[in-house]
Amino acid sequence: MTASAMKWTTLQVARDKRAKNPTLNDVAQSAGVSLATAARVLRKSNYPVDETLKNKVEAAAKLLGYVPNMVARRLRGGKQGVVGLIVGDMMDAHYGIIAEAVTERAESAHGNFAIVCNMQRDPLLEIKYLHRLLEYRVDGIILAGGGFDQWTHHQALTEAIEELKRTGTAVASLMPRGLEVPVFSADNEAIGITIAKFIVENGHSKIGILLGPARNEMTKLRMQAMTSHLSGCAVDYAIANIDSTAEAGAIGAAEMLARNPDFSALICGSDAIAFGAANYLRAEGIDIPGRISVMGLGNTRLATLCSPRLTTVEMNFAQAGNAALDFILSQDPASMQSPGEIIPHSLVIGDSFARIETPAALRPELAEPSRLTD
Amino acid sequence: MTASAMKWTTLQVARDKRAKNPTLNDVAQSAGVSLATAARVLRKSNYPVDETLKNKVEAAAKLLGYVPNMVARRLRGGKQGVVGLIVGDMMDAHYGIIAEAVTERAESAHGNFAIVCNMQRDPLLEIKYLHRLLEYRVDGIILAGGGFDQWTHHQALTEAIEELKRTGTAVASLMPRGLEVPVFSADNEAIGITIAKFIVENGHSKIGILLGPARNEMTKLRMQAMTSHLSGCAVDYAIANIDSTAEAGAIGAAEMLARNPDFSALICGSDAIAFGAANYLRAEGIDIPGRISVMGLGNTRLATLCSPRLTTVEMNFAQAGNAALDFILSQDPASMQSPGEIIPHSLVIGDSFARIETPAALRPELAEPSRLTD
DNA sequence: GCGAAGCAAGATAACGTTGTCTATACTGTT
DNA sequence: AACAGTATAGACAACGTTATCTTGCTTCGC
Repeated sequence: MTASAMKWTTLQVARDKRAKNPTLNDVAQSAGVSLATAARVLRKSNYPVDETLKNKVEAAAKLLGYVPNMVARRLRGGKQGVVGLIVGDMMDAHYGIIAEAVTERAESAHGNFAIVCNMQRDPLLEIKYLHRLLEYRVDGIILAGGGFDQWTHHQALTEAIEELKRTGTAVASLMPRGLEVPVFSADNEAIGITIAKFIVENGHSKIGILLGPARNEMTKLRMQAMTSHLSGCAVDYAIANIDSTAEAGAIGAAEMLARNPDFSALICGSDAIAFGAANYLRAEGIDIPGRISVMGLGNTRLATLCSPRLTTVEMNFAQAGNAALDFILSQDPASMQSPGEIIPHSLVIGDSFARIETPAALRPELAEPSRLTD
Repeated sequence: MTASAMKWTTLQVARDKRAKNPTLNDVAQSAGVSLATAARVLRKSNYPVDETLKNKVEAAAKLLGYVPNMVARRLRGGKQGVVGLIVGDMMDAHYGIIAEAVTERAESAHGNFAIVCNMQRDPLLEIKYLHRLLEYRVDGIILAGGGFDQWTHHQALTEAIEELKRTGTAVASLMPRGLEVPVFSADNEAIGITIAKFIVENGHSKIGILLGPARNEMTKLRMQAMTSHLSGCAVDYAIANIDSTAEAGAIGAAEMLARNPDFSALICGSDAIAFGAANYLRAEGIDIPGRISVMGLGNTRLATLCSPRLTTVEMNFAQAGNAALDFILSQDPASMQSPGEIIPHSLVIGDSFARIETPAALRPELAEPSRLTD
């Protein structure tokens, strides 16, 4: 008999003796007690059960290999703590951080799991997933799909959200989306100002800015705050909105350099952009940060992989995701409202950014050290 | 009234008029038909229903905003096509490819979703997730958690798998795990040979090899085949087993260079290792591929992000994941066996690898062009 | 020693579906 | 015109739980 034949045989056997999972009723009968008693024992209810019966039930459950059926439990009654998480793009480290944090916390803190839905940057797919999650009657949904094209089909999105909320599904968002749901997010305007201040206070007066798509709400908020602050300082800056990818970052850096050859700092709207830009600049033989300082945003894995390591901004998306999850799962029906929560951000100092000395006349007053956290 | 106050008011209203989701019974009553008829219409059964009633039911469903309850449907009867996917490390591009492919196909081809469970390289967490997925009575589970420490708690893992199979849950693996489940995977021995052949046929005779942990089954298979082939050729090689990360790759490259200063090709067990190694070598001023050729494995995002772009091996994990998913969801109970499937791999030519000219005496015969795919 | 009170175990009704079984009305045939 | 045969609608049980209600028994106070 060949090893292969043996394997098939084993599988055959496994199939033939297929037995349905034992039910609570089976356990009760096997233990010689009523269904209710078995349920009380195995559900760890605080309803008192005689110790003898309790032991019998537990023995029977173990013997039969009883595994509670969450589907039935769920149909019957209360929330089991299943949440849906819709992310914009699984392969993007930005969302990866969120997915990892939320699934981890769902597991460890709430003993459950989050259903991760990858909307692949497609607004229609986001809506499709919302409907599907509604069909499965999840207890709550975390929207982490903002960050790009978020106004197409916005009406349909709003309606889907309303339907969910109306029927008792808690919804929260990790990005400002223009929806009537609590938002757990960093303060994007403050981030813009933090970055602008940091650049200016370090003496840079000619600045290139490569941001993500302008139709993205977060980008817009950051950009407005950033430019508004920069305009108040004696600095030149040029802005371009590009895709938030390394490839686009490289091209953007090249164009920025061609049009604006003497900028000394490059602000990037994401670590991906910064990574691509830094790669391009390095390949051109430009010293980072000696000749040009580069800043990323997000403190993703790319910030570490980049050489030199990126100076960037940590937005604590993991923390935001956890806060949203706790909000959703701690729902007592009485307090469905939450104003959301502003998660603090912080500068992460890498090796891609250097202070530059400028004539005192151009330098803004540095009365106090820059605040690294807002 | 401030904008903020308005917002709270709106939420308040939404909470107060909270209405349970309408049930099929509600629809039936509203349409003035029986429950069974409503079910037949909305389930698109092939049981004939009068056109008038059909329209009435559909109108009522639309009016009430009926959304079918998958939990009930699932409890009642058949499979709904929910699969669990256990990945080793969500943030690792390697598993990201799998997660993205499987969730995408579950959505588009099967109209459903995969529950992605991130085991975080922890064998115990893998088992925990298996139990939880069993509790939720998923229709099938895809194991994509191999690739590192896979022998600790192997007994418990085997038992969990057996229990799943016994109760009718289809299980498949994307890596050889030493389990009695069908494996959908590239042929790791063939990969080892493909790489070894490629290196030798391109004239390299001093070779450094940085592989992942030796306790990993896939690594072991590749390594054995690779070294067995290399030993047959007139080449020198040195092997080190390190963690499969960019950081370890950088350190590994440094040590390899220190001990073995004249190797001309560096074979890496993953793109992450290759990325770190290439970064280190470049920083040391070593020309890639002029002085040293570097090869990755996996064709992940890192291969593209690396400069120069990595020459690597595509293992088609996405294809493997899809095959596993189709196997699981196409289950008619009669054919629960499958021997699994070998997914073809292929060389991906980047810019990190160069041919080297060696004395004819040392060169093996190149009677036929190298086969790029196995 | 008897009624009230308490306590633990069992019976039962949902939860929202779907498959099967039954009932009814209508068609067609001799 | 009566009967078989075929449509189509409705009734109902079951999926595996849990919460509530009922029941039977013990115990306590007077």
